[in-house]
Amino acid sequence: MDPHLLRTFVTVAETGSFSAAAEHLGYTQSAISQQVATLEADLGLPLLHRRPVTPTEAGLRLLEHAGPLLLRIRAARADVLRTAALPAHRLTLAATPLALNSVLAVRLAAARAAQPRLRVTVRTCGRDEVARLVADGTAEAGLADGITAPNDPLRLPEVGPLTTVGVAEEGLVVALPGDHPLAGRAGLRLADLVDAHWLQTTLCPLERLRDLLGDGFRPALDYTGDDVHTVLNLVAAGHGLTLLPASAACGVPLVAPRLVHRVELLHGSLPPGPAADLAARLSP
Amino acid sequence: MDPHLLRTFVTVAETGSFSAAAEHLGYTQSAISQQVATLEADLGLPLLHRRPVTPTEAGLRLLEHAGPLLLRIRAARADVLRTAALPAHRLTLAATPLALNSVLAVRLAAARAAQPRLRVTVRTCGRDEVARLVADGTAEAGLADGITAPNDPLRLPEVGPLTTVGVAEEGLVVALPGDHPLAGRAGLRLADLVDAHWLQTTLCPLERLRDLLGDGFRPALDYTGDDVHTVLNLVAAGHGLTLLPASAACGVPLVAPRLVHRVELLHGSLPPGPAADLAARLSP
DNA sequence: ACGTGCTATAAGAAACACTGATGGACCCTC
DNA sequence: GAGGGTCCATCAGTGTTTCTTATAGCACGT
Repeated sequence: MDPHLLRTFVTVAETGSFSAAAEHLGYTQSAISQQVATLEADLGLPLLHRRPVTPTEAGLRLLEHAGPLLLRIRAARADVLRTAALPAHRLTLAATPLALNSVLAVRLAAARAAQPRLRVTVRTCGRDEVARLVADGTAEAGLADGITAPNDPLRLPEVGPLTTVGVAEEGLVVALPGDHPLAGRAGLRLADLVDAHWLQTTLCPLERLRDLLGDGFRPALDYTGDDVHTVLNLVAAGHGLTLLPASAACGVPLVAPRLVHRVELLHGSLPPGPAADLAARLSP
Repeated sequence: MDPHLLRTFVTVAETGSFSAAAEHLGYTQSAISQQVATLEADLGLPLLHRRPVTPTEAGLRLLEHAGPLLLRIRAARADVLRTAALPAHRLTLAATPLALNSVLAVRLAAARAAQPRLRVTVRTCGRDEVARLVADGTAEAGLADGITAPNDPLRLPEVGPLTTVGVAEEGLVVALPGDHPLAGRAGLRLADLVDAHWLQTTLCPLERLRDLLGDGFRPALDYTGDDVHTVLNLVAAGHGLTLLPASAACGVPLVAPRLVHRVELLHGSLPPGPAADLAARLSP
């Protein structure tokens, strides 16, 4: 279970070819063949079918583990190196599209004003990517958002000992097309919308809603990106409903069950310095 | 970041001695010294102070990562090997002390009755240990319990892609000494007990209660084991209060906030066979 | 001062992991 | 159906890595 062999195995599985993996990793095809053979011998099981190159059942299981495992190794390395890093005057903040809302943007402005020499790069990406970037040290801190019960933490992928703090919570609205019969209401209960068609999005996965209220929430259209503007257009065009934070869209407030849009700040161990200061100022 | 070197580093840090680690791992002291040096060179940082052998700050960070990392590697290996394992006629069920309650014990009996040839070993251990045993394949399935809001999953340590299913939930009681002024009540609200002295136990950590209701819950006595009988004796002797599942103790039912004692079944990918059958029968 | 217990270093031996060459299986083309 | 191309497995050779053995160096207690 040498990570080196694991990485080779993943590359072979991804490219579907020993030769391509060899080129990709800068080895000869022979080396790749031997590495895979070593891994298979170690586990006592074939991991790949050959011709065409396809993971076996055991290989699929291993692939499921390999990604997080390699990520954690990078995360550990980054975390150790952080202890010796000099306080930098530039740092990267990774954030999901809805995480850096107006409240947090203002706090970020205050933090920058307090440290004029600090150069900040904000980088938008998906939720898992935020955790990944923070873990492996590419970003000094991250902001991730999600829908949860008040004061409940988000369920972020675990990639090591990261600190997570809730930094903002706000109510949710149901986004509906302007001509929807319920559009004029003052508040809506999720239970009343069980039979509606819903968009399947990253922020508002239907599985999560079904967990809360049982079956229903018929999927209308899957949206795998994370652009709010696009989602709003889809809603307006009648593709389906979705939940959004109140500040991101006009819609009808969700009154029951009590759910909130929550933003969490995550970071590794921060030595005193600009990064720690930024983290402190982003917290309420 | 070779796991091999990592394991050596952990052993050295644990034993506080290169020589002891060498003996422990079956190498010469020289090899250990070189392995640690290699790891330090790779990271570019000293990880251990020498004489006495003590982790540096960077070493402490690495130690925090190393345990989970090595566990995940074992877990990955076990998971892959499971795909090829023959359906066994004996299996181990790891369970926390309060997890295998009367309801689940009955279901377990039904499962065994349905498969007379199956030999089951039940093993009691702490919550983290349950996850560990299931992950590394020592136990085919595990039962872990905890206090949570209704239908909310427990927060178990993540050790890889394990399946978790809630299999039982029941109400909680506040365990109090028989002569306690509140002992006769029909129900209690947690908010009324904020100022009482509480036992700090694995099942009912005070931090969790403070999360729900703010400060308070003065710690009376720390109990780090997990034996219910002992806890009840401590409560009866007036050391402090604690929460227990209704079926495990007589006490005053907790009516607010709505919390439950939840038991979850966890297992890796189970190929059809006795283990999968048992898992199915333990679910409600 | 000296012995004891510890880690670091040097040198040689064994093990390992790579490259390059070759062989066999499959597929496509003609 | 023969020939050429592509792909993976295997073999032999080689350079590197990683051990063991032996020894040096350091701190501490007697």
